[in-house]
Amino acid sequence: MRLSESYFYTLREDVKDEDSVSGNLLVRAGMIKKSSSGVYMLLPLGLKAYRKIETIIREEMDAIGSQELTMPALIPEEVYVRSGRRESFGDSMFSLKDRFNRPFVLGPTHEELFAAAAGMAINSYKDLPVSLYQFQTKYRDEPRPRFGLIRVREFVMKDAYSFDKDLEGLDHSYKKMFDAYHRAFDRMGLRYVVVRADTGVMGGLLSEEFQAVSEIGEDILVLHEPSGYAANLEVANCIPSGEPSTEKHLPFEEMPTPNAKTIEEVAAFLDLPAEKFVKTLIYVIDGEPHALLVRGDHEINEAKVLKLLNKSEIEMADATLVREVTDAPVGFAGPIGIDIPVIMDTEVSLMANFIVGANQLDRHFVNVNLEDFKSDVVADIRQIKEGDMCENGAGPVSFKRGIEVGNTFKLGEKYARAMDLFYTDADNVQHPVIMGSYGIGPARCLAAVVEQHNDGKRILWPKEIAPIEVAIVPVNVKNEDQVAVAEQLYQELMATGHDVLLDDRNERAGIKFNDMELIGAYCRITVGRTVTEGKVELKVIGREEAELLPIAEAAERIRQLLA
RNA sequence: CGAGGUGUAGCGCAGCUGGCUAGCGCGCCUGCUUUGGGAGCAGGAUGCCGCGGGUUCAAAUCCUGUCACCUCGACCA
Repeated sequence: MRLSESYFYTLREDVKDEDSVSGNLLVRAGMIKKSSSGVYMLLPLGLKAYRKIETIIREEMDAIGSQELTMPALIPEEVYVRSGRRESFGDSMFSLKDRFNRPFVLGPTHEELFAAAAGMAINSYKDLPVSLYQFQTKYRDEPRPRFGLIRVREFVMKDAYSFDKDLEGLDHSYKKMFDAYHRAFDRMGLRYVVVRADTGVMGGLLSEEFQAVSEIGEDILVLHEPSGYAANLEVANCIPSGEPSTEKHLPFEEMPTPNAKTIEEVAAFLDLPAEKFVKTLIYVIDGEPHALLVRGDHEINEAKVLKLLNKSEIEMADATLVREVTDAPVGFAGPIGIDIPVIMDTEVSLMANFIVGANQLDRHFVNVNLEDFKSDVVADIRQIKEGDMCENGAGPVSFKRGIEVGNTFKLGEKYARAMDLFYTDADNVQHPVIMGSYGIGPARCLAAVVEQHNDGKRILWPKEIAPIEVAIVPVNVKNEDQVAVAEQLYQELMATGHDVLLDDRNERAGIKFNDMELIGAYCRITVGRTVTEGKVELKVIGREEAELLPIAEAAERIRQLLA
């Protein structure tokens, strides 16, 4: 790449539009450009880095015998109507009509078509196992695109699917894919953890997520590192913090709490810690109001509630409904005398003489005990807190945030049944094909790598995915000796297939150095005044020291460095 | 979808309560000087002031509609 003849630009200042370090740096480096909300152009230099990630993934997929194919993005809506997912995706699906007014959608994910493709080749147990994958653009109308390439509306996903005849086969396929994912993310230089995750409404058997550790991660990872425990907050179970309270139960009484609605306000008013309170939250679950009880300092885990009740939709009640079911404005709900199902968190069942809302404006009850109201279910429905005991009992958990760069999923047979994907066994009996699905977002990986490898002003690409391996910078392009040496090194390194950039622009050295650092060239050869001594300078960007090399040895030294 | 904000040159922005030929910095072009960490001097180009309608003698500025983008929230395989 000869810069004077290339599409290349950088921005000198931080961009206003980007809310993440990676988004800012990638835009400033001229690698990506926002086209519309959540949709990006991938410019030449960005594409080079992206391709390297794609290549890593493709190599690892091919190595485990998964076969690549490509599915369409434009799909008749009917395909998703039949599987029941047209409804479940709802507004997050882009939909359009053709000239005959037939409804189409832009595919948000491709299980349906993969099942169809699998069905063509799979009839007998002799046809299994099989594994397929693709890199395909997905379209999801996200309500709020964010963080540069991390949450977007149009993105390429590498999605893979395994097809096996039984659970044992699935375990084997899953393990192969899982190991391949480890190798791929390791090669990208990502710091990540694998967490157990929610299997969602699909009813799958196991879901694990590869989470790149990052402060801007949208997922909360619950970890106990010494014992290897790692779970997404959504599925991290809580264990009881102790035995039921042995405190003597007092009769409850009503207490005025003027203008105190939130737990903090009431706690401050009564001068008691939040742990002495029970929060009563009104939720609408599959259309029905429910009262959920958690300790004052705890939060509801909505995913746990759905799983517990085997429901699919949960939403906090609005102010009108709260008033309807509690007879009071928001802030004074309590379990005593309420006429809807009451679900109590396990931790509440250990408490005694606690405080709840009185279902009346500016009133709370104190010294409430379990016998003072009815509850329909007692279960773990809260979010675990940092410092709580890990469910394996090994110690207190800590939190980190993660960017979900990959997901592996044991789907089981449920999905194949829905898709009508069956095979015949040796005894001529039909069985559903056992599926697994596995996804990686390469561009999200790209962003996660930049999030993890930067110093705020420049991208410090890991060697294997740096779009430019060597930047050759002649300091003064009016100096013929420097130009000649730079040109010679450029030719030598190009000949061995390296990604070389020759900065032959008529710019000052400072501009070139800054640009090469911003885009994250892995190393830089400076061809400057030392050419008169027959030497050039080699610097790995991000490291302090530079070394002086004889011109004749430079190319070979760099090949070693990049090997 | 709810609340708030912003649309003015390639980029970042100023343009006050209604008024002159729409400005500044960076970038860009020309020339000279400079050439190892975002150079200096001189000259120059660039605007459907997001879009539509209205008020007015006069609108970037006021009113209205609309679109786009951003922030917070809701939502999210």
